[in-house]
Amino acid sequence: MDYTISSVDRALRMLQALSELPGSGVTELAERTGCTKSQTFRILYTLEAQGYVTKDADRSYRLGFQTMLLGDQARRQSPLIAAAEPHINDIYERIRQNVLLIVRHGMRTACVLLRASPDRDQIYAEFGRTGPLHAGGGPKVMLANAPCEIQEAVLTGELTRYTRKTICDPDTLRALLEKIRTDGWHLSEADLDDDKRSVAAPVRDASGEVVAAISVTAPEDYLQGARLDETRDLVLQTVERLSVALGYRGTPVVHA
Amino acid sequence: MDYTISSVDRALRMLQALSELPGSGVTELAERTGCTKSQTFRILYTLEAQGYVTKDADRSYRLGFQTMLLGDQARRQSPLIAAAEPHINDIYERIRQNVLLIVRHGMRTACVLLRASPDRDQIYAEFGRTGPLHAGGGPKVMLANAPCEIQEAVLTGELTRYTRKTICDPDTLRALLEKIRTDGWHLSEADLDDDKRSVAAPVRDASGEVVAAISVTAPEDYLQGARLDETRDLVLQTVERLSVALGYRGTPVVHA
DNA sequence: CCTCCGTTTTTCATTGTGCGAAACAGTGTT
DNA sequence: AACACTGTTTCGCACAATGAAAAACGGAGG
Repeated sequence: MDYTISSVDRALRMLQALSELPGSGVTELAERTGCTKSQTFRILYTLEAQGYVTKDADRSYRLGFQTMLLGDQARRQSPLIAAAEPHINDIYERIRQNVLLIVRHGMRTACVLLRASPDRDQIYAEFGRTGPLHAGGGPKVMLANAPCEIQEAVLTGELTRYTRKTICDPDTLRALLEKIRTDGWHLSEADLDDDKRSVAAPVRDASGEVVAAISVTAPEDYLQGARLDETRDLVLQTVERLSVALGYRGTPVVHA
Repeated sequence: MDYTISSVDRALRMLQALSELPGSGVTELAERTGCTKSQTFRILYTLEAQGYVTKDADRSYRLGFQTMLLGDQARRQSPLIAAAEPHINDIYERIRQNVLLIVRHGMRTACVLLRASPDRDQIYAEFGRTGPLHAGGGPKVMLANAPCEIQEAVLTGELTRYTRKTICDPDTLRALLEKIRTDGWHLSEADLDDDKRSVAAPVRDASGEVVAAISVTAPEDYLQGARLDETRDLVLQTVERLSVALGYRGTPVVHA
């Protein structure tokens, strides 16, 4: 049964639209969301009254401070993030490369925790940004362990090319996902960011389900030979410990 | 005229309630928000469908990743934060003490940007947390420059005591606010955190309205003598530069 | 300064959506 | 096994939300 309250649903989509098109006005947002102008106006009015959106002098709208504060609360409330933070810091202190905690959010990945390398190497992932499921170390680990419907949807959908090495062939990708599930870790090579490699492994919770991935993303010449092995071992030890901290008892759930 | 959509309004209050009472269930949230159980259930259902809230195995609700991601977008969209970040970093690099950017949000303050001192001294403010308007350096600067109705509401409302030195007398506070407006800066002494002082000054935007405060919060023995003067000058220079960057043309708006 | 055009705000009658109340189905507690 | 408690489901009614269209506003250009 569907208990969705349509006006609330629209309001949430409005926030989403606003996060993608900041600085737009009533008409533009109405078109974007498919709401009528009256609906749009009233939704924005309601959101503004509580500070979730802000109206500029030129009547363009942006997300407001309330949205930001709520987001910060959400971050604090996440048991996953709280549990992962020290582990992510540990890895970072040892190798001083980009360390990411990634979750799947619908058909995208989101980086929910990031310790960035000080050289500020440009990497695709950014704090709180979403990315694809089919490219990158963490993303492919999440995809390999996602419910079958999600995997199928991605494999049959468009596989956007990010670099020369992005895997855009469904069959190759399908085989790789199988390998990732078997190996329990994955090394991705410049398929999302040029000249970058990622070592990633899955984090499981008490139910055995994969809830996140930890990934170390570094220049290609760093993740090689002995350092690659060390990094892989470090990541594997860490996901193991973190999973246990989340209540995992060694009974993985495997999809597809 | 009031164009509020009541169901959307309730949904937003639900998110707010959830940020205050994470891990509660339908009944508890219904009581907290004053919504009926059906309303509460349906609102949570709608919020969950889009990932704004998450239902745990024990049917308790928490804010979800979508809320977090939206909050991160909101932070990126804020021209104030974007403009302030380098300035806050500058101050931090020079003095290595807590540097805060504070805004007023209704009857509270919120810390929207924070460079914390590495000694991890416990201070009241935390990233994305709200605080009172009548105690603390940044907060009092915001209160002094808030619309009269807000000032009156705070002065006639309860002035919570945080430390021995918190100013709880309305008349003393009123006089101090007047002084803060005249001086254009403020030194608060252990009225929110024991053994801590704050030097704070207001940031204005193109309209001349005070939109934020920059505050340096440090141990009492740091903010003394010559160092106090230096810090005050540094903060004053910085708010001046930031205000100009925001379009301020030297025409302050003064309330009360 | 005035005019025009696009956008936002307001109004109002109609209708379909969201609502309350109460029954039902789980969960775990005594 | 019975209970107490929370969460889920149903249903008809009322009024909140809606669409359409008019009014007000504001900025651009002459």
